[in-house]
Amino acid sequence: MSGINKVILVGHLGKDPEVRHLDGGVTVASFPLATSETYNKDGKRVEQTEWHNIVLWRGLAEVASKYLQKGKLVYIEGKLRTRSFEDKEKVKKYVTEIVAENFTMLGRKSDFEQSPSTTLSSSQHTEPKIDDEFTIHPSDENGDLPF
Amino acid sequence: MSGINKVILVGHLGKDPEVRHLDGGVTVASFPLATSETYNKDGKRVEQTEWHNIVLWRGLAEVASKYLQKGKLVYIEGKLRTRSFEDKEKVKKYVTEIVAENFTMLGRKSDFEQSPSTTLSSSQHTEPKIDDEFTIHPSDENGDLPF
Amino acid sequence: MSGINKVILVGHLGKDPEVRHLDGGVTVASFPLATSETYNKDGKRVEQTEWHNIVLWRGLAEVASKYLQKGKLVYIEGKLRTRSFEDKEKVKKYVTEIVAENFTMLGRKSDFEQSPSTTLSSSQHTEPKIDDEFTIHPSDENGDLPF
Amino acid sequence: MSGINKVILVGHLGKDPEVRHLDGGVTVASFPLATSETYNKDGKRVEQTEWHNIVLWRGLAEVASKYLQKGKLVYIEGKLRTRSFEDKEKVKKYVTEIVAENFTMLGRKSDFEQSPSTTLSSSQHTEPKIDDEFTIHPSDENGDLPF
DNA sequence: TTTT
DNA sequence: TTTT
Repeated sequence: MSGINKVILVGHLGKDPEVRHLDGGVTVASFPLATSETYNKDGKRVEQTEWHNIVLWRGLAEVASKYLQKGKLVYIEGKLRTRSFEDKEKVKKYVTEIVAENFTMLGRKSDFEQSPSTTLSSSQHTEPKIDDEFTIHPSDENGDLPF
Repeated sequence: MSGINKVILVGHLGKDPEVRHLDGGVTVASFPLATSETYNKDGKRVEQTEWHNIVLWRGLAEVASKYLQKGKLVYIEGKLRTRSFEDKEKVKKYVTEIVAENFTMLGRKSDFEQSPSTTLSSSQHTEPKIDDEFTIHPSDENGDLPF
Repeated sequence: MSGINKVILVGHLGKDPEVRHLDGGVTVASFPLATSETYNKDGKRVEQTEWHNIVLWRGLAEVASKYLQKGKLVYIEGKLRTRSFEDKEKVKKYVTEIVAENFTMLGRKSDFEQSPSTTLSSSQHTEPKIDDEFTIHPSDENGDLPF
Repeated sequence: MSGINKVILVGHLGKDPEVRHLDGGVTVASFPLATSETYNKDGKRVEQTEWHNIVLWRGLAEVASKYLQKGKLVYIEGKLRTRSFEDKEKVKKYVTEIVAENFTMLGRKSDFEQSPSTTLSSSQHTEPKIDDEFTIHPSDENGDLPF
């Protein structure tokens, strides 16, 4: 049966997006995103940071690589996906990622100098242009990702 | 800085909740949840299922263990948390879980015979009673979970 | 600056979808959706129902009119929009609606006899077919709706 | 049956919060929130702003009145509620509001000088303190609001 | 006007 | 390991 698998994050990029071009010309970008939570433990302020593996495909990857950098604040919507892979010692490992479906840059305009403030979506039509609405359409999000 | 770390799932339990009582009397429940997505590939219908590790603490764990069973359809809201642990061979491993903050049972009443249809929350006050609003208050969600 | 405007509902249709064809051939569907909440007041079980005006455009409207009926349980994702209009006495009024961006039918298969269980989206490509993934692409969601 | 009624907004306050103290000592705060969306129409950049009526109760109202001001960027999670009321001419009118369940201040620290960056929730325990985790517990969100 |  |  159908179900819902939705993730909503607001956090800062831990690194610049890393871009790869797969065989067949598909672009994939990925970066770590930090979401922090502050709470009080025994009278002391404690900050707990959670790191998320964000993956973006095709047009969305291209826009991300252009406009997102380490430190930027971003809203990301996507879905959870757990993949298995073999490390260098041929040991099977699992990693859970957030496959982004759209993102919106938050924070002050000056933080995104070259870009308009806008929402980027993985499922729309026009090609990205500077100073325009970025609307992207990836047709295949099921390719294998070699990392 | 603060951030948002939110997960919204609707899916079916793959197993009955597994309940543990930690030292100090804290109750923890966990179960796998499946969210399925159906799409069309080369004219053929393909179903892709994603499995999520759901973890519930304290009162929420107790209500879950009472009312949720394998196969039930449930709405779950929570946050992502990636933990490291050592397996039997002392190899460090990582697992990403969804720490539930509240859940709502979906589907028909007969699917939850002994229970009222209701939303369960990890941050409210009264103790759960049958045929009543289930409102739970966990005071510590930062305990270590030995599994 | 950019922002986020997102609504997530799970509820039952209060009526069959009402479909309109605007000048220019645009299809619009709408229906009321009930989300109920049960709580305890002075020892008595109280149910509070909230009614939402759901609006769907173009392909999404067409799929909704085909597969959704009064009483069905559905997950809806969309955005809030408040419109003004004049009633018969020429008094200006406001109404807040949820413009659906995608929906997923929940509940048992038999509840959606003629349809596969699937997610319908307002921003994808193929045309809807029975027993296929329903993927819709509306290009204009800013038309005026005369009701 | 149970349902889900959830709203997620990221936007800027249009005004400072307006605070009222109801009979019985209940505090209510409200403010308009703008969420803007930018899209391209006929080659021109168009910005569309949606205004939302945000309502906060009790402790959450008090924290909001202390830390939120006109222009601030905030993440708000809540639920939709449509109320009827009579205007001065005794005409029955309807208004749809977002009853906040928690909020998180976004943007740079300097935007919230006197406050720590943190998430405020309508369903937790400790009283708000400066430089502490703000956790609030309202026990009644069903009071009538005279505005 | 839904559902349990 | 769920569900359809």
